[in-house]
Amino acid sequence: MNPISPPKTPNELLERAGLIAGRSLAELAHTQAQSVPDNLLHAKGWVGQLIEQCLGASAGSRAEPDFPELGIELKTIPLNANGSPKETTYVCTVPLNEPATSWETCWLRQKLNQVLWLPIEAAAELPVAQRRVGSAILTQLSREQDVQLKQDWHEHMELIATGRIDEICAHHGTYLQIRPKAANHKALRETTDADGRTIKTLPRGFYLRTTFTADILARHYL
Amino acid sequence: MNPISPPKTPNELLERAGLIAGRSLAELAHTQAQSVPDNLLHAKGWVGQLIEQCLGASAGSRAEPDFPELGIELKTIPLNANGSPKETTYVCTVPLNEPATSWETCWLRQKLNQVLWLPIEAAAELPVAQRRVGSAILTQLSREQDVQLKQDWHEHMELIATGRIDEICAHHGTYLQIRPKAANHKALRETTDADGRTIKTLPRGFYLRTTFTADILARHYL
DNA sequence: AGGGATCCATGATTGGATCCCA
DNA sequence: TGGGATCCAATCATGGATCCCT
Repeated sequence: MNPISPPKTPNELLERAGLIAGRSLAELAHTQAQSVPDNLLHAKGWVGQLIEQCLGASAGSRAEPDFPELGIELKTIPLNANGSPKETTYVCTVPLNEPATSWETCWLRQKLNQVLWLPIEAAAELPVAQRRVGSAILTQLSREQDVQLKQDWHEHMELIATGRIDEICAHHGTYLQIRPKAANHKALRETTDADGRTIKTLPRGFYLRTTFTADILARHYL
Repeated sequence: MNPISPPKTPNELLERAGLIAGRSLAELAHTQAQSVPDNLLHAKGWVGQLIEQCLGASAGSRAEPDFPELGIELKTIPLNANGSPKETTYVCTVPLNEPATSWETCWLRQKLNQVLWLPIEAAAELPVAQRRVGSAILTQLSREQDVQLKQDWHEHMELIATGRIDEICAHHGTYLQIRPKAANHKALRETTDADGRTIKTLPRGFYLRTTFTADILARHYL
């Protein structure tokens, strides 16, 4: 299949999202000449990448939102049988050995500034092929959310900047947590500890807690 | 031991509570010439009744608060290792076959109108004898709590009044739930179903969810 | 290695069942 | 039976571990 060209306007993106709303993953996979995996154990990112293709996101880009011309990031939200987010949402990797940035200019905030959220049915008992796409929600980070995330981010970055990254566990952060993001727990990266020594640590990522994404859904469907 | 006379004023009650704050159940049991059970499996109400004796509550009374002269009810709150309520709090039995009452006059609200809450250490790994009594909290039902409970109570009573009590399960109610309150699940009482037929149903009780009591503790220690 | 994420063992919660006393 | 409650099996939630693609 030919890759679909990027949408030129937010409205065009929303129109495309409207066209896939309510359709099953089997239907969408067919339009992309793809087969549907029986389960996601060995295809964890499959749904997200399928949706990217359907909407014309520029795949594999780095240091750019999924729709660079629009400054819009795409995030799928897997829903449990109850219609609530089933998983936390990965945002980006945690910078190590990087020069300090401010909240206002950090990559995390840029990614979350404008997001097209796409809820996807994901109850364990529902076969992957039968799962349907919900209706998309285009958001801009609200003042309140900005403050909430800024606070968590600062606490995390303070620990990282002082070489105490290994003290961070997933319990930290009200809305934004830091968790491993690696091939496995033996995949190590170098960084600097509190005494200035080079140590190896697990690569981490920033994740939005389900309470945060649940709130986005709730506000929209209110 | 002589039973202690009822406190004559709220201040006297609070003074007595102050005297037992920080003391272990072993110490308190000793003052009442009681032995401490190794565990509460066969003595589930033991702690509550011990505290009643220590404070001079008129035991075994019906249709009256624990301290009738003061209009004050006594409730112990078992705390887990984290200092949060470990269990829901039983309030009173659910009326069956009773004439309808209003929220303003119902027995539940009268009991909760003024309560002396007594937190008690109750982490599973802490031997009963070593558990200590916390500092007492005397509360009046706030406007907000009154509204919260009224709403739950009305929903419950509506189902009961229309003979649909067997549809009520512990998931109902934001702050106030209804659960079995019986010797065992074979203990049945008669009531009337939606079609006016006499049926047998489990006796039930009203229970406050731990979120409700946790909030009381939080407000006090704020 | 960064971007797309879910898996799943283990801990926390819960609510139906149960226990003693007067 | 009403009042004093806790027990504990089953379910839910969580967060450390892991997987594919480019």
